[in-house]
Amino acid sequence: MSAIPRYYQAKARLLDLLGDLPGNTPFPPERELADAFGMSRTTIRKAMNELVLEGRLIRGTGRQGTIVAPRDQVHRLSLDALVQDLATREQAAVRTTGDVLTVESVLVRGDEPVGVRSTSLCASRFPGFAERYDNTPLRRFLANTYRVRFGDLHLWCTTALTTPRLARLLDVRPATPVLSVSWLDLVERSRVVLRADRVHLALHRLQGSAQFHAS
Amino acid sequence: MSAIPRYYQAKARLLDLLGDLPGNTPFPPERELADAFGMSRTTIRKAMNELVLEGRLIRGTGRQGTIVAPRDQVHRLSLDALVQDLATREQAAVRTTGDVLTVESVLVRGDEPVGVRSTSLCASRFPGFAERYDNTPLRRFLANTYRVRFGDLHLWCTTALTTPRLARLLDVRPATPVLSVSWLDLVERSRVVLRADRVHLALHRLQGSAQFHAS
DNA sequence: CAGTGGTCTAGACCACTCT
DNA sequence: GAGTGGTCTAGACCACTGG
Repeated sequence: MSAIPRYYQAKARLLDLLGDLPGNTPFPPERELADAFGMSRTTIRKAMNELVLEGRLIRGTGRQGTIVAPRDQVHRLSLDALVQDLATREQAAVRTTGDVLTVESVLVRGDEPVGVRSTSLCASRFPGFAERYDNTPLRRFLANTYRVRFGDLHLWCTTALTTPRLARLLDVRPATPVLSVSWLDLVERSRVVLRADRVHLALHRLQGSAQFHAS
Repeated sequence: MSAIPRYYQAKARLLDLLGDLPGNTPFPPERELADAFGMSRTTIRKAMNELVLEGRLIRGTGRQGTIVAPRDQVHRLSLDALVQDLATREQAAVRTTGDVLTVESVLVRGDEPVGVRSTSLCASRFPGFAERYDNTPLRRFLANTYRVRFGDLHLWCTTALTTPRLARLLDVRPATPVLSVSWLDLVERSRVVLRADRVHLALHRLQGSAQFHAS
């Protein structure tokens, strides 16, 4: 079908309807929109789903219904803060399987989860970690407590879809696209999954010079 | 519904079925799977859609059907290459609206489009750009031809969904999640949209020191 | 209880591509 | 022509939430 799909026309109309509505405004129910647009609810939902993924709409359950997402919710999170673990976070979960020690913590902003950091370490290299770890920034803790040197850091960045488990932690629906930042050095293998509708990853560079190294 | 949705069960079975199938293997048609799993085609499609978004399956049109996506297709693209415009690219499209000059080029890898770079400039600052531009790396061209200094570079990174237009350029379906890298300096405002199933954004850093600056 | 979003079905038509 | 994926419909049931 090379013509414009109806769901995309619906999306355009919904965007128009969204206009400059202030955040948290109730949005018309799906059935009502389907009726008004003369389309099936399925088609309307397909259009609305994209708006939800784009962070324009927020769906609630039951009588809560759908509301307009507040704008300017997006926060710039620096890469350094991410790696150095400076972001606010909740209690970390530590578990060991074989010789792999996994530390998982939920990055929060206000009262909302915005990301999940998962770090894997060599368990035998860090005896008594689970008991000793005090929830302070992980890299600093490791450096101070175990005298490690991290070595070169390989960093990369991509997108992924949330697994049901991650979706629960991040309070989003399964298969929501997220920003995935991973790094690897001599000591740790880490991955941070970020809600792109809440945080952007900020990289700051001076004067166009080669401060980033080509890989 | 706190139980596991059927489409998610289907996805698990499809993942199992995918197993270690080599790339480009034909995948069973949707109707056949629906029949085999005792589910409707809609449900199967929902499961398959996620696998497509995750880059595990590739859909063709007509008799081509669905095939298993080849693995290790992902290429590491350095941020420097992106900004300095070192990546292979096709002919750039230049257009002017008002005082805004927009340069758009498709990043290719092999014969596949992997990204779209769109740069906005102040048109009056670059007289005769459209005629003079020779498709060489943009920043170098501007520096050499117009003697500009770019100043500090503000960079950030997030995810987005492809518009129908971008989807056409990237040869993906509309609303596919992509990696979006933007930067801003005294001269240009640029945005690169990358197919995350083809390229990852590589950031290389030495020795865990503060080479990235917190914003 | 009424209304919401989430899921699921069975069927339909279309554009496209291979044989 | 046969079979594929892409879209769309009309209807159904469920879990959940608010008045």
